[in-house]
Amino acid sequence: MREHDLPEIRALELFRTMSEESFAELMHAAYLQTFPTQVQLISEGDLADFLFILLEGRVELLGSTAGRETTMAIIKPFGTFILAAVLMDAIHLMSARTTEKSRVLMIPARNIRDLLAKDGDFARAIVVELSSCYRAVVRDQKNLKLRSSVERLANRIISLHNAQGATGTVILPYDKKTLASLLNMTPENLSRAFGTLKAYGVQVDNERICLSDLTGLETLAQPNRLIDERV
Amino acid sequence: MREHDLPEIRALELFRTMSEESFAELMHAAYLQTFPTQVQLISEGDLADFLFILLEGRVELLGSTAGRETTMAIIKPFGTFILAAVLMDAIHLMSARTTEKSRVLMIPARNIRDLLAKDGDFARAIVVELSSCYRAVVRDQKNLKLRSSVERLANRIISLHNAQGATGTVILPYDKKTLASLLNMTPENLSRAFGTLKAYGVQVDNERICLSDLTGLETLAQPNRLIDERV
DNA sequence: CGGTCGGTTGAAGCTAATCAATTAGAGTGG
DNA sequence: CCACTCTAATTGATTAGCTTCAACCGACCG
Repeated sequence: MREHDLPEIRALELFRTMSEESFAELMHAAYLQTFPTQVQLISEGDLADFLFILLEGRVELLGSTAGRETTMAIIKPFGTFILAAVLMDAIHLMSARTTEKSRVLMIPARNIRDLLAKDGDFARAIVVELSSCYRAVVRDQKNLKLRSSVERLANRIISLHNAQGATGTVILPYDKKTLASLLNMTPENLSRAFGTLKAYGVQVDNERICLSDLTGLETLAQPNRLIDERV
Repeated sequence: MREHDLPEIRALELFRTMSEESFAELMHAAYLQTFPTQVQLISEGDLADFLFILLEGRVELLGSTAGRETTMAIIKPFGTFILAAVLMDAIHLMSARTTEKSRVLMIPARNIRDLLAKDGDFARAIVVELSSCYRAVVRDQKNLKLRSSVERLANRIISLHNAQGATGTVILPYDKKTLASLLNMTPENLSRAFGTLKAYGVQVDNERICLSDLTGLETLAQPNRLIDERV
């Protein structure tokens, strides 16, 4: 543990409300690790030994079955992952892999569960974190079930555009292969979907996207705050 | 509140560990209502005023956007719903509608949040409930993204078969239209998928399904405990 | 008895996946 | 520096999966 990171971790929703001693205890047990890119941090089906908190870099959560694989989510700093499995002392439903060099805080599951048992404030903080994770997956599920792939792409572009300050330009925060998997498309299909969106003022140049007809794009996408907004 | 129901409610994971007085307080504030079938209990986008606990009957959770609608889940007794929205004092991401005459316990969101703030044990119980809801949605998401519709149907049949005692016969617990929506299929597509499964020993007679080649069906379905088992 | 609803079937069309080929760029090593 | 390889991304051709529209059947209901 480098002292330097403590304030940032302390500021996370999950740890903000806990007592000074509880926090110190957790941090004492925690490991801070730096991993290169493309390292498998977690494998589906393994027991949850650690709660992970991403401090720097990027981590992909993956689901797989029958030889197929899909990207379930992309974790950015300072996101936590694998919280539910840790709390339930259960096996991982997803794998996790770094997609960049990443700095990760690993807190032994044991310590999380012990603290949960004795610190009510921590339990409440976890309730908030879990609730918002849960709602995020529900939104994602609605997105998947109710929209075509072109619509999913259009809405994702609009979301990114808003998140990046609505300047008319969007920078894709991940490569197109990953974006395709996130949106449940093949890379070929994504490429063609971008082609379809040209007619709606979407110009793609590598990871840079320019939007020249936002209202047209929104008419196609029909963004919905119950799906697309992080509320 | 009928006295008669109290022990069953008390036995729920969510309430089992709380103090006698806290429980009494909650129940005092709660309403027990009986609704006919096809009643809209909750509308997407409304604020979460109550936590719902289904005591009897059946409730469908629905998501919608742009005039489309999909079944997100079916709640059976004694399931809770809308917990995350209540906890976060947020708007509903899903609608809820009875599909049978149903008896529902409604606890004001206010009381839930108050109790969460002062009762650590209740917070812990909620953590468990939320974690398992969360993991259920993740499983469902993997199911959707990684399997074709015939595979989803085959696995659903196998799951139901196991849940009903693996007797070689399965009774569909909901009508086919609903099953189709749950599996993200059209009713026509579901009907054809049943046709496809005939070759795997699946005989359908209304809501009764007979399985004569379970191993064949499982070879097709490739059930996966990280998707299909309620762990 | 006509009407409605759930379910099935057929035909046609659309969406998306697959397979194959090509290009462009990044990284490697002689 | 230039071949060489590797990978991401795109494009075309084809096929598979799924939806849509339409017709139809049978059960249930007023």
